[in-house]
Parts: sequence; C-alpha cells; structure tokens
Amino acid sequence: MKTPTRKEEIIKSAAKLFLERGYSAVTMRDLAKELGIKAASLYNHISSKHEILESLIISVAEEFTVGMNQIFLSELSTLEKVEQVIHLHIDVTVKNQDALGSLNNDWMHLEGKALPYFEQMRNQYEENFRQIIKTGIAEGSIAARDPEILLFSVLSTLRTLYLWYPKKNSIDMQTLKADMTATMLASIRA
Amino acid sequence: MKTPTRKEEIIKSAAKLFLERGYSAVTMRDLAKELGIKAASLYNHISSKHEILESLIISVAEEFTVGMNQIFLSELSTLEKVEQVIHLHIDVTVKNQDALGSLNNDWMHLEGKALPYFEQMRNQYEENFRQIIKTGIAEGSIAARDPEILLFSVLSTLRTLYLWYPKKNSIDMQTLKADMTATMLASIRA
DNA sequence: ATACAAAACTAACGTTTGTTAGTTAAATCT
DNA sequence: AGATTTAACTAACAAACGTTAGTTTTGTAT
Repeated sequence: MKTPTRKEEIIKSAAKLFLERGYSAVTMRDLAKELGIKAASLYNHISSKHEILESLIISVAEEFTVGMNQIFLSELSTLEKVEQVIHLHIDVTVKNQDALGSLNNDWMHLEGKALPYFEQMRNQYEENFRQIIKTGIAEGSIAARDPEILLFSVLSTLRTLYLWYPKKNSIDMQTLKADMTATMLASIRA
Repeated sequence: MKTPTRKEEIIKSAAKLFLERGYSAVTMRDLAKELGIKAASLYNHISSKHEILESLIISVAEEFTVGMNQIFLSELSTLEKVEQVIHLHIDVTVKNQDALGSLNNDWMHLEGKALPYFEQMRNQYEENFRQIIKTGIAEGSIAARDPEILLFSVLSTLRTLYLWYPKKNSIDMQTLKADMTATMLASIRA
C-alpha cells in the first residue's frame, strides 16, 4: 500500500464524482471542492479534464483486454472460459469500482486517438466473447439460441455489476462469485 | 398515427441526442441544430431543458410502474409473472427506445419533486420484482441462490436492452422475446 | 537557517451555457 | 381579405465553464 500521489488522489475523487453525476455534469470546481482546494490548483497535477477521463477509462479497458486475451488463447473448455471471463469481470470491477462508471457511460467523451483505441478494444473484447459462445453452441455445450442474445445477456449483467456491488457489500466475495457464476452459466448452458 | 406536435418532435430529437451523448453534454444549441432551428426558438414549445428530461423519464417510468403492478397483483404463477415482466420490459423498451437512455443514465439530473418521485417508482418496481423472486425461492420454483444476485442479474439484462436492440434490428420481435425469455428464465429457474 | 520542490492560492481570460425579450414570417381560420 | 395562431427569427443577458499566469504557502532536505 504505497501512499498515493496527489495526481492519483485527484483521479480517484474524479472517478467517484463521474460515477455519481456523469463526466459532463461534473465541473472542475466540483472536483476541486471535493478535494478541499481551488479549481486552478488541480492544474498543478493534471493537464486537463479530459486527461482524467482518459486515464480512468483506458487503464481499466486495457486490464479487461489483457485478461480476455489470456482466457481466449488458453486451453480451457468453453464453459471454463466463460467462467473465467465472469471471474475476470468481477475482479476488475471490484478493484476499480468507480472507474467503471466512466467506462460504461462516458467513453463517448474520449477525445483524439483515445476514442478509436477504446472502441477497438471494446469490439475486440466482444468479438472474443462472441467466438467463445459460438464455439460452445457448435460443440453443444451452450444452448442453441441466438448467440447475440446470449452474449448481450451475460455481458449486460457483468457490465452493470459496478452499480450493484457497492450497495450490497454485505455479500462476501465468495458468495458473489459463486452465485453469479452459477446464475450466468445456467442462462447459457445447453 | 396522428401527426406529432412540434413539442413532441423536439422531445423526440432530444431523446435521441441524450442517448448518444448524455443529458448534460447536449446543449440547447445542439438540439436546435438537430431540428434545423435556432436555440431560442425551442422556448416557444418547451419551458426548459429540464422539462424535456422530466417528460422523457417520468412517462416511461410510469409505464413500467403500471405494468409491474398489474403483473404483481395478478393470479399468475411465479414463473409466469417473471415471464410477463420480461415481456413488459421488451415492449416498453422497443416502444421508447431513445427515452430509455435518459431513464437509465440521467435520472439523477431530475429536479424538484420529479427526482424523489422517480426514485420511489424505481424502488417500488425493484421491491415488487424482489418479492416475486423470493416467493419463487420459497416455493421451490426458483433456484436457491442469493435473491439479490438473481434480481440484479435479470434486471441488468432487461435494463440494458435499449443499448442492444437498435443495433441488432435484424432480430425479429418473435425471436427476441422467445430467446430472451428462455435465457433469463434458465438463469433463475430451480 | 537556507534552498528547493510540491502544492496551494488569487485573479482573470475567452467561451459556452440556458434562457429572456421583442420581432417577423408563415400557416390556418373566419 | 383580415385576423389569429403557430413557429420561426435576432440580439442579448448573466452565470458557469475549462483553463492560464503569476504568486504565495507548506513541507522536506541540506
């Protein structure tokens, strides 16, 4: 647990506010007030509001991408791969709770190269997941329903976890993983 | 198909832009440009930006509330109730595609009485759904897992449908309802 | 005590924001 | 045709926006 730099503290506070109100509705003065300083002081540590959004979203997106690629290229069975994806999602979400708000709702406000870069990661991620599901259907381990519906059904739940997890921290990590995995596997299993 | 009033056209355009960029990121000048007029002209038809958001969100929320109450109070079996809720969600989503963006992401920007009113409807909706699920678990028709996880899993998928449906309009309504219902019932069934 | 770096401050900038006031053009009704 | 309604316009406002420049305070190391 190294002590965070001031920049990291700013980004963390920003993530929290972005989650509550959305990127566009949070002003630099709001963010400054949250930290007990003036808006201009923020610029000793960060170069723009956009930089904050970018560093929030891109780092988490890369974490998802790396994890998914690893699973996709592994030698696991199809259902084991799905299970790993679920665990990946839970882990990344729990570790980056607030940032996931921006990733899900404010990615369209990314600027410059960051936007296509993000979109490409996101598409790649979905495509990998789609392939896993299609393979499962072909080999009979996953139900023969429309693959888009199966994909979107699982992905929706995973992507919305950030909204629910913080409110139900009575649930321990063990139960969360076990019950979520059971529920989602049941939804797609043949 | 009655011809829409100018006000309705404005609200419809607003819904589309709010969906794409979020309420706070859309300016009255953006909205005016979309309609081919000047920003000031909007105020001949609407009284404020907030009014637009409010009418978008509240009307759809009420539609959900009415539908859910009807199902909740019906004599159907638990699983039939869940099925009806799924159908309700699909119907309302397809009919109000764009407005669902605001409902899901911008409800916190509601002002005055509209905010607590919305929150109350939303809580009531979730509570009704929770009761249905708990009853199902008690009577053995629904899997004995954490009810919060079952609830959030199904609700997440339903609430995110507005993001997927427009992109996959190759899928016909018949298949959509059938496959979604099958998938989600499988996820919670005992 | 002095020097240096980190992090705050005040003041201000040019834009953009939602909105109002007052006026004009087009469409509909009598 | 004249009157009325509908819906557009131009011009402008005060407030809030992200950001810059220059300065002062605070904490740490010599």
